[in-house]
Amino acid sequence: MNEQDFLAGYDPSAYPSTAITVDVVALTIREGALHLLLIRRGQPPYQGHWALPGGFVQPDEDLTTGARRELAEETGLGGDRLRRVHLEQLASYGAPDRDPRMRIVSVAHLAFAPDLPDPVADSDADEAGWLPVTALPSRQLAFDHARIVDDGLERARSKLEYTPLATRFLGPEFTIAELRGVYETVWGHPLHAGNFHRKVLSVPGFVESTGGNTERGGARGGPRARLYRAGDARLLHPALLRPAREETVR
Amino acid sequence: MNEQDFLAGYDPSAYPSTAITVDVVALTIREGALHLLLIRRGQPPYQGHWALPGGFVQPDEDLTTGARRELAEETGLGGDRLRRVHLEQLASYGAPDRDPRMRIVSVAHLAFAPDLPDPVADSDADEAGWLPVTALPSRQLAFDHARIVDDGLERARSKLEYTPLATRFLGPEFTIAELRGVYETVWGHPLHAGNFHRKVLSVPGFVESTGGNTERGGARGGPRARLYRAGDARLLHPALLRPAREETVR
DNA sequence: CGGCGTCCCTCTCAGGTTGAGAATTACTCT
DNA sequence: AGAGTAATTCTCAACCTGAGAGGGACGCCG
Repeated sequence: MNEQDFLAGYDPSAYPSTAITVDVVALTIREGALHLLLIRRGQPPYQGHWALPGGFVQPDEDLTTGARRELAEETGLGGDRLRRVHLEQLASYGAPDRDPRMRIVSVAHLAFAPDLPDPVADSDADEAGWLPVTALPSRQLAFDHARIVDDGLERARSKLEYTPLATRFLGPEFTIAELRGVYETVWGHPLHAGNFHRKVLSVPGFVESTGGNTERGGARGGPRARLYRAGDARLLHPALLRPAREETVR
Repeated sequence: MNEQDFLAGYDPSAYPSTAITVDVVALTIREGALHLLLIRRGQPPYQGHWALPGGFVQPDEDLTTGARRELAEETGLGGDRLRRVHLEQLASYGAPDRDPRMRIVSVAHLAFAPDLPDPVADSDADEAGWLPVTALPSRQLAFDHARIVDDGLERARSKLEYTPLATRFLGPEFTIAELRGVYETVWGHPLHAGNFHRKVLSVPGFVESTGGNTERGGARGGPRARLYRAGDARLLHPALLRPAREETVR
């Protein structure tokens, strides 16, 4: 039976109820470490566990709009601050038993944010905060959120290779070294500063010079660095490839 | 309130209910052209228009399971034939007005199939068939399916770069030239035969030799080709890159 | 203020990969 | 048998990458 026939002949409300939620894997970089926005649940199920921010999609809103709204609510941000956050759909999760209450399909989203202030507790008085992804209480994440986080992290690592989205973790102006720091943090290992510099400047549309310099050198010395802003490319050609790892799943 | 009490008193119908469907962008290669599985709708809305195969997710099945079931129903296939089809989640589509009847979120999937027999009309007597993707009646696809197909095609082109999934369009044994044909068909332009050959054999785990040869040379001459089967790599390192096109801003 | 260490930015060089063309050889078709 | 086709291998120049090094600007500490 397909959807058309079903709808033509049956009352939709008679069908077993299914709900749609959006969840957000929101990443940012704080103090050189990758952080994830999590909410501590104040109510069952999984009371006291950390969970991804999210909630039901409103009847009149698109999936991505819903995700952005949830992100705004949980971070307490709005306007310009939120507009600089990159948001994209990640994947949907719909195992029949993933939520003990009822059938819930979650459309997960992935967000890259510049360093944001600590979130404020929402109306349910749930605790919320940015937690470093190393040291995640992985066994204690609610529902299947550990899996969603894993998928989001892998997607983030991959996106940095072929898109300029690393700039979304930074402010409007940044140095090449700061950009390198994003890659090193997300990928989890150091990069060759000279080669990275050469590569970034050689990819058309990745960054463009503002003409300015930092006010000071680095905290421990070094010259003032040139400032750049994000270019207009949507894709990096050629891509920045992650150093080859011994992954080869066999 | 503990979790048991909470679940006992939980009323699912208190939350906005939305229907969930799975749709499948199923691709195959016939006579050197990329084909897409479509169903002609027998009832309104969009009566007479072509639509992606799909339907409601059953209460007890996972999203991907539902997609595989729909694909089996629409192609009339099962067992081994279907097991060789690659199926993955593509994206979810949930604009509030994408279906005129009610709020329906569709979790779209992407399938790569070897050449399959023509589908049989299902119980509703809707027409079904493999249509070449060039010459698609793009304005006549139902709902937002044209958009879903576009996304699926782009994903397919991209997947061929960094995964060995091109082999899923072929039988268990194939020649390098047949594999090159898959790439040329999906990417839409010819590749350098010598370079492709060198590259495929140099990527670890992409293909492995069966030791055999084709029975005959090509239809218009040429030597017998060596036969290969898919290797055990899940990812291609280094990837086969598409020839650089002019910056594609979607 | 002067010395030391840091770090931005550039350069070099060897090794690997790619794109383009071509040679070799084994076939099919007429 | 001859012409044409295509699988496979080679060559070569251009490009890209990883690794190391050096010049020079700058902060910190004594």
